[in-house]
Amino acid sequence: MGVNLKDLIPPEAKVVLDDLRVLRGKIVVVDGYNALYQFLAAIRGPDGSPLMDSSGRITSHLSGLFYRTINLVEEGIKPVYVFDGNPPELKIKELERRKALREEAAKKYEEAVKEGDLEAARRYAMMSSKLTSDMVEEAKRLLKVMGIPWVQAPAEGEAQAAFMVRRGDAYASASQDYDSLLFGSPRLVRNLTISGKRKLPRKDAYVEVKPEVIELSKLTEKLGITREQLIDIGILLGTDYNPEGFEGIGPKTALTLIRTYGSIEKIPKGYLRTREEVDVVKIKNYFLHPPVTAEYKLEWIEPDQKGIVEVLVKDHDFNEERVKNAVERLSKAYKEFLKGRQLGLDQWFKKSS
DNA sequence: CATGGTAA
DNA sequence: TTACCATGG
Repeated sequence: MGVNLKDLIPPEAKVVLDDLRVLRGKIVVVDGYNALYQFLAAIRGPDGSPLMDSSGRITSHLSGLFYRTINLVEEGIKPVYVFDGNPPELKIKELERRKALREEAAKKYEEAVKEGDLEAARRYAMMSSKLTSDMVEEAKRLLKVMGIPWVQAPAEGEAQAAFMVRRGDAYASASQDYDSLLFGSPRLVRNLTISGKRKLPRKDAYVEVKPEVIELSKLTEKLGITREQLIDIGILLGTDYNPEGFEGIGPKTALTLIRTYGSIEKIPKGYLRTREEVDVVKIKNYFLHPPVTAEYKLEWIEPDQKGIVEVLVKDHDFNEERVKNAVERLSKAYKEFLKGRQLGLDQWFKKSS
């Protein structure tokens, strides 16, 4: 689930966007796992069943990825997806915890189906959704034919995204989670979508959700802390590497403690109670020096209509007419915004002289 | 989540 | 236009 910095973000550190035009021409690194997982959880029928092809393979994530990516390109955004590699040792326990939660939800799903409780069934189906490696491979395959670059992270995708933004290879990272800020991403985009309504869980109401950009420098400046101190606050609240956080410490207390004592190590031990031992130094060090790679090439190439039809229509039973319509939109947007604009400045000079 | 049709 | 709703695979 990631670190929850929501209640810590001052309004001044955040820009809410009425539309995505602000991001026109900008490279945005999207956390692939985060995006796919959300599509997988959300794109379902009323009973909770995901979209599937005739072989019974889930396609919800492909549908979401396909249409959302086209929308981004139509806004003139240059998306690049990053995918998780091997999880760090520090995360293993959290992954096991999530697995247990999924299995629990799967049981409750069966019960809800038996009782005919559709609403509960849908909820538990969402909670039990599992993104498999096959699903990720199909997503990469789709991006390839769409001409959209993706990067395989050695470990955490959020860390890789932060690295790419820090180097200036991209403008912002995009995820619903705040982790990339702890990994040092200078800019985080949340709610990166154009269709701005989201259903409130357990309620029959909808809220407007607008894209927002959080700037790391403004965040730390407004809070009067350093990035390392922000990491400390994250650890106090709970991260994927210590999901429970520290007992009785919420955003307010965390900020006060760090402002008062300077670092998590200097906080008197009496304040810091946990059920299990937490290696604070190790976690902090991971956020500061995660495994990342500079071996990537960001290129947006002409969408391959035949390839896209092959993946979506032939292999996964998407409607051919719908897919072709969407590819048409993609090609048009590609020509308008992306074509011929991926050359570096020096190459551009060579080309024109 | 996103599209596409229909109704206002 | 905009809002709603059923459907997508």
